[in-house]
Amino acid sequence: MENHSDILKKSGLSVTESRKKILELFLDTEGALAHADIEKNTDAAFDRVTVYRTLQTFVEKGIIHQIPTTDNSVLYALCRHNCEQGHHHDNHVHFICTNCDKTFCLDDVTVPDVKLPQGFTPAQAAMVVTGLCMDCKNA
Amino acid sequence: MENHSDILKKSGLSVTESRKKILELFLDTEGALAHADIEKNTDAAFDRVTVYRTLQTFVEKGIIHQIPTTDNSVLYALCRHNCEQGHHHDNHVHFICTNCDKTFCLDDVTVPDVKLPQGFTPAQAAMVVTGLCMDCKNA
DNA sequence: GGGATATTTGCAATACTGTTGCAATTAAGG
DNA sequence: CCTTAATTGCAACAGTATTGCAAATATCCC
Repeated sequence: MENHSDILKKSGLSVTESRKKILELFLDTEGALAHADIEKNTDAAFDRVTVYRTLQTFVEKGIIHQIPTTDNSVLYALCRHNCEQGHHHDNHVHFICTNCDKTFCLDDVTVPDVKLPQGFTPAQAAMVVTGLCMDCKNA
Repeated sequence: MENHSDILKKSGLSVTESRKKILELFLDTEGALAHADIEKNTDAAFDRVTVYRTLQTFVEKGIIHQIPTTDNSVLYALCRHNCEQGHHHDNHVHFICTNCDKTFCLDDVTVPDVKLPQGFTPAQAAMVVTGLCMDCKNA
């Protein structure tokens, strides 16, 4: 069983208040978080700049990953199943509900391979599906 | 053979200088364009607000489509193959080169279907592949 | 534990991005 | 050509992101 500090240490990061708090927030949140969500949920205890830098660091260290969107925002999410192994995979499909705007990491749905035209060398693939989540569908 | 004005008229839009110019820019550009690119390439002849509104209108009318990114920007691209038919399809895969940052619409590569977990109802799917394009691979 | 060092944080300033209301301009249609 | 409706530009504003630098703090080694 890992706690915040262990995850940070394993990534070679200093254990600081902001990092612990922000990481905790990710661990407690089911869906993905935007920068603004993090500021709100930490009661603005940390400077905006610190949040930006923390997110950037976490992405670099493979603790969280980014989810592309078409609304000029970036969502960040922790890879539950794989992070524990220190082996980062974020090649799963993301689902964004058009009704409640929640984002889901479909950890069990991997992004399918596609055949690219001659000359293109793929490194990573991201897939975002939009639609209705179970809660909104039944509402 | 269609020109700018025809495309605009077909979409039920007034033919104005800004719309003609911005549409022309899309027709002349191989990759995708961000808002900032458009401002640059039109020599800031139009107000920022006009560019925003024009892009929004084009998206609504199905003349261009948005491409999700993870860098807090939205890219816009014209769907070459399908727009001519007034029938909008943007379910193709996008490729972003990590070296030159150019974006390619792989019109012939359709986004594969994925099986979602119970409860999720998909409406649309987007896929973005990053890696090296042919020019950068050979450089 | 204490102190030196390297990292991290917060602040200030700045730049970029996106939105809204309103008046002036321009396109469309008769 | 003239009226009407749509579009544009301006101004103001709000939100988002970045950088440099000094102060604070975590780490490491003794």
